[in-house]
Amino acid sequence: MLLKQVIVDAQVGDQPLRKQWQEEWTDHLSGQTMLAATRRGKWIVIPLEDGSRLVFHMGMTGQLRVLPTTEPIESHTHLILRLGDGTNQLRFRDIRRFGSVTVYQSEADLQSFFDESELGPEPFGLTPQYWQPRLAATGRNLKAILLDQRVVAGVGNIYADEILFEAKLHPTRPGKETSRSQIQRLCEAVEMVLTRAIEKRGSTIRNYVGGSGLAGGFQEEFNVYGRTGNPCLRCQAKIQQMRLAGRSTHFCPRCQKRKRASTSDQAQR
DNA sequence: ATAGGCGCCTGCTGGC
DNA sequence: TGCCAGCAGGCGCCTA
Repeated sequence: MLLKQVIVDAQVGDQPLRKQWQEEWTDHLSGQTMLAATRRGKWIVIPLEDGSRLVFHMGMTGQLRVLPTTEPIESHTHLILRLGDGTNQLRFRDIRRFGSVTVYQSEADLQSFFDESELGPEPFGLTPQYWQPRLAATGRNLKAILLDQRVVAGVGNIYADEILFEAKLHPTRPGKETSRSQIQRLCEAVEMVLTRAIEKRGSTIRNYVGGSGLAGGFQEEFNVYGRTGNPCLRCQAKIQQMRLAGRSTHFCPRCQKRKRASTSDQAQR
């Protein structure tokens, strides 16, 4: 839908997002062709034909949608790009304004931004060899580690909880107390959960929709997130909730053991 | 250096 | 029935 589309012009809303819109971006975007839609961590990257990059972050409530020009403009719409097909617009809407829109002049500029924020690797194809030293080096708990975009890019609160359930690891377990077999499970769970979530087009809690307006479906497969007090689908124990790393954290007290691994099962130093 | 805590922002929910 | 505190969380910033 977006591929090879020309941006006719850009219309920007009044309310500020996380990153301030630069006036020159409005002119810059006019006439540019969007070459693709890619992703890096939680950032959506649209390369433009002159080498610049249009970059979105959805924050909590961001929606990036292609809609017919005739569709009424909803409240909290912050950017409208008229498209060259004459009938559609790319619209960015974000109720809570935790999201952002940025234009980088080149791929190198975008890379500099990622470098400065120390953005970690993509969550796919990581090996236990990647995880082991990073876990062994810190006493931080696994929940905080998974949420840290410097360690791995793209994991948010929902998926951190689901990953830890899948890996049968307690969210409060310190990174350095993670055994070799536990690291293996964590490694597999990250890839498993995120792959499945993408297949299901993400998670719709209240009203999230994807680019084509479809709701996600992964929320139907939640094992722990939002299931506080309900029976674990694996062992029937009551799912518990706690505050961790400043976020609500959901886990099964029976499937996700808190106790330290036996000495013989410790990660190698 | 590291980690914890807070504020931003809006809409929904539950308790009184 | 209406009101309002509490909660949801990605991330930048501040502090200890």
